[in-house]
Amino acid sequence: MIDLKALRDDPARFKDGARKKNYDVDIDRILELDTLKRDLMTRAEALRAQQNKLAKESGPKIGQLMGKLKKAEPDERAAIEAEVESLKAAPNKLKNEIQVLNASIDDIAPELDELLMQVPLPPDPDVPVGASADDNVELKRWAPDDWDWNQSFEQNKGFAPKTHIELCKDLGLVDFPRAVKLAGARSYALTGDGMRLHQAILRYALDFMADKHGFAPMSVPVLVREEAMTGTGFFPAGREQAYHVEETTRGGGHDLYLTGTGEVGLMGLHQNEILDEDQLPLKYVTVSTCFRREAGAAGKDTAGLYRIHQFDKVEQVVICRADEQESRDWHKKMLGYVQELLQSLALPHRLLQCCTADLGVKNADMIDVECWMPGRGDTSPSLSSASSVPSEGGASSPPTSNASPTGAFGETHSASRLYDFQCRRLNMRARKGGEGAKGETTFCHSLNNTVAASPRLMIPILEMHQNPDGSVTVPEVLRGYMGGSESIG
RNA sequence: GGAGAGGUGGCAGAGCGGUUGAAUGCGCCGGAUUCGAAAUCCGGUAUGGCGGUUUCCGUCAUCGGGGGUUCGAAUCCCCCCCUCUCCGCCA
Repeated sequence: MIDLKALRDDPARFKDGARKKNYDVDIDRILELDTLKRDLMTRAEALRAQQNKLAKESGPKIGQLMGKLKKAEPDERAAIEAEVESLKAAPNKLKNEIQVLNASIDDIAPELDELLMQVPLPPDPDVPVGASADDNVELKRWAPDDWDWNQSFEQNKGFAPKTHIELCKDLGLVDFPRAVKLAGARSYALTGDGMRLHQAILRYALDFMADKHGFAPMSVPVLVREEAMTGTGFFPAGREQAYHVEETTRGGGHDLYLTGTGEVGLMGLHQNEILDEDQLPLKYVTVSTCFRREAGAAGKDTAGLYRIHQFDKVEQVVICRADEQESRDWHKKMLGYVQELLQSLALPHRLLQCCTADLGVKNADMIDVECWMPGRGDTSPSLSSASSVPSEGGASSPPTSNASPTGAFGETHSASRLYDFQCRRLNMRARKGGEGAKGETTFCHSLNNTVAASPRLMIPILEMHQNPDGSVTVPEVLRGYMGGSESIG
């Protein structure tokens, strides 16, 4: 939610922001409704003030008269009743006028609220303006010393890579067919070392943030109320992405939603709270199962572990003081942690500055991290087919052509800077001394970033660390979480 | 799942149709007293919206949330949410 006052003061800024983000919101209509609503409110309140004043004067009199009426002789009753009616007349008239005004307010309020929810947070001025994700800008790349970006996987490593799908099949890490039988498309079952690797990644990432960077480890609900989805900014725009759990037997108001990220649970924790400014920033890390309907992604990345309905994610969230510089500093730090983590896993990756069109409603700035995935991208004739090792099963590639994929970047992380957009919706404020203290409250700033999403992160780990013999070397930092195993297969 | 009790200011806790935004106590802040402290006494002590002559003033709303009855609602009615107790079930 944006600040309505800010919108009144500088509508051009919000119009410009919406345009850059490709959002179509009628801001002039908002201003029109807002003016109208305030005018109606002012008038209704003035009448209400009169009514309150009258009630204080005539109220006790009516009370006395009503008492009198009970004990009154029949011949006195008519006079008393008439007096009561005359006392009621003025406030009654006011009441009717107020009701008319309130009805008008009720008429326009829903439209205003709905429109207001749709106004995106303007992107920061330093975010590149773009029309689509194609206009995102690469900021930097990192790769281990033995990786040359100008060469293919095969040239770098001396053998043609298998895709993670082939590796999973050959090494018995994932059972796709049975999972699909049980749960439908985009499902998977992790088996054996696949499950171990998955858990190792999650636990390593959690410990990395908690022990090394002082984030408080949390476990939070993944089944939440609509309020939490709206508050965190995932509703109404992303409603079709979320699984809706109907509680038919309990009746209305009980329905719940499965969260698509731990961010919802972490941010929702402090909904409607006044935090102690001195206790900020709050730094949380959680590991949670994430549920996504992937509506609108039909036909995209249908095979493998890339785009799935259910996965686990270690997520970091920071709630800090409402200070732009502090927000910007945290954004950098949170990205830094991820780079450090990916370096420790020896995964080549790049930082991608998302352009305005790719930001979504709630972000002022968003930087994605993409890992190199040798098994993605177009398949092209193998550059040196002679040296390629045939897969043991032989089912991974057509026997007649030695095609191997070119490799491509695949998104593994996304770091968002939201300023007070989310905290405004969540009604999360801060002041010195917290809840009981005095003084001004301000909406906090919030930021979030992936630490590790698995199984997706298993893709670059498996593909980058595969060996000519079909085995996969386990990155050193994960070995302690896999009973010391140095390799899979 | 069944039965019952209850949600009031930072906390405890009254009020259960009429100058009640809310008694009283605790806490907190300021002052007096004191060499200082304790004790005591005095005063203050919610949030949000709107407007203004914008360190302040006016006004409206808020007693779990929403709706209703009424000239008037913390108080009566309806729906919802939450908490507690007992029973049942259960990892």
